[in-house]
Amino acid sequence: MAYLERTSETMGHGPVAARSAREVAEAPQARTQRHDQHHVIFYEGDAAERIYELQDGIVMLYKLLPDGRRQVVEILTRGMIFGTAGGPRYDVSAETLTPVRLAVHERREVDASAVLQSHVARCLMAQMEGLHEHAMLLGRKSAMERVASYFMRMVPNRGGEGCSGPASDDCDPHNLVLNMTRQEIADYLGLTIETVSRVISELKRRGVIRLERQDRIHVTRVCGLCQLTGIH
Amino acid sequence: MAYLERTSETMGHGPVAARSAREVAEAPQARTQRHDQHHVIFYEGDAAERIYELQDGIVMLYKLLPDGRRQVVEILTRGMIFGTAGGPRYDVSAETLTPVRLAVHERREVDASAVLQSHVARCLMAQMEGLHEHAMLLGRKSAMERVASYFMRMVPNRGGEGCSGPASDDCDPHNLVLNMTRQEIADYLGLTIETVSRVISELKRRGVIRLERQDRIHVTRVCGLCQLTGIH
DNA sequence: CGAATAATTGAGGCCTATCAAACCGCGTGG
DNA sequence: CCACGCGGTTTGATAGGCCTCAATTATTCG
Repeated sequence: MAYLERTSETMGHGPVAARSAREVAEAPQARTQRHDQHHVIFYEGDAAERIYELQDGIVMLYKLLPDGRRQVVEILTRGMIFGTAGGPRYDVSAETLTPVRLAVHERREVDASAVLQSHVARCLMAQMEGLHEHAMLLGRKSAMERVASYFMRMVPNRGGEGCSGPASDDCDPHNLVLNMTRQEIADYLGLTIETVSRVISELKRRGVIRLERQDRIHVTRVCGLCQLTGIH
Repeated sequence: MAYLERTSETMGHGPVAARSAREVAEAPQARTQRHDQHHVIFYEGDAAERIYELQDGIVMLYKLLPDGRRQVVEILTRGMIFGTAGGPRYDVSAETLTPVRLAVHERREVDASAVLQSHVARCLMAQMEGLHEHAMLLGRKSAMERVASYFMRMVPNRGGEGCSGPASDDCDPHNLVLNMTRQEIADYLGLTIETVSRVISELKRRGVIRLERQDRIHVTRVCGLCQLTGIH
């Protein structure tokens, strides 16, 4: 595949100067990259030479089957890490959903730095929980539960323990911006575009949400939505 | 996130060269545990005080919904790590599928050791690829493709690049031991017990596999099975 | 303002879940 | 030794949820 050429180097400063292990360990210097919306950072199958930390914006990771089926496996937000690989090649493609700012580390730089590896370990431990949660969603939840869970993900202080309970049905309403098309949402939730659309319409009909715009949702009844996620 | 503060503590020991998994597993601090089959190592919600490395045997990680729906999110084999947590509590339950031998590390021990964190980082990077693959399976594959993928997982040197291709339909046959009940398989693949059973029967009917026993499968046509995974 | 793209809605069918019954392997005990 | 019971598995009949295909409507952008 000729993917490598396409990997755009917006900050093309050329090869990083060699440094001693000591310098790297004490002051790992990350390059910074910026990208527009809908930019592919790397493709599945590319040589895994860099690890990225998302400083700002949203990135999605996805996999494709030969017949075109797509699964979005992770939605990344500020502070999360991607581009990690067990082998020599990326197992997913990475694409921006918004303009982003990235910290970029060469793979060998990470391999040589205990600080970076420690940071990577902590991030991955946290992100792995998200993947577990998502497996539950994909394997065991209904379409309604998936969409409700997806929306609740974006409500701050969601459900956890501090959930005031199902008593008052309209705890403070909340606005959210999706930053994803229906197709991307569908590919994330393991559904079709039509099913996502139908579920959203049903939520409107029930008075749980209101659409300000196609990608801007006003949650009128947060608790009502939370009840639909399947976790209660 | 309070991860960063903790990172600094790890530097007390200075930069450390990468070591083999074997060395790390045998680090002086590591206790060893043994458990029988069907033993729960920890439950979802327990305080996350230890990190485990599987030295021998098979462990499954699963999550439950309040109504009893279960999703097995990971099947772990020798060398893999579990018990990592982003927060103070485990997000999954861990149960043995066979007798196991474990290396056990106290959480604070890992937080204080650059060597351990480096090892954890490497393992998690590899394991994350498995989770991505599984998300694709759960979100986008048919029941037949799921079961075929599940079986192929256990065939050594499976599919990768060295797949001899669809030409010869009976490349060397192979035996596999499931170590899982139909219920566990179903919960892993996001299906019901009945669907798993029906698919297995269909594979028998097509002459792709033969059942030596309920949990011992002889794959008569490896390539034929591989064709059914959806990755070709 | 109108074309192109994205989203919604509708009709129908398929795949998998559900409910139910039969089957099997296996250990127990009469 | 074999009937018995039990858990797990298989098979069958049916239903339902989501997908597919198609048409309509909404939104975006030149």
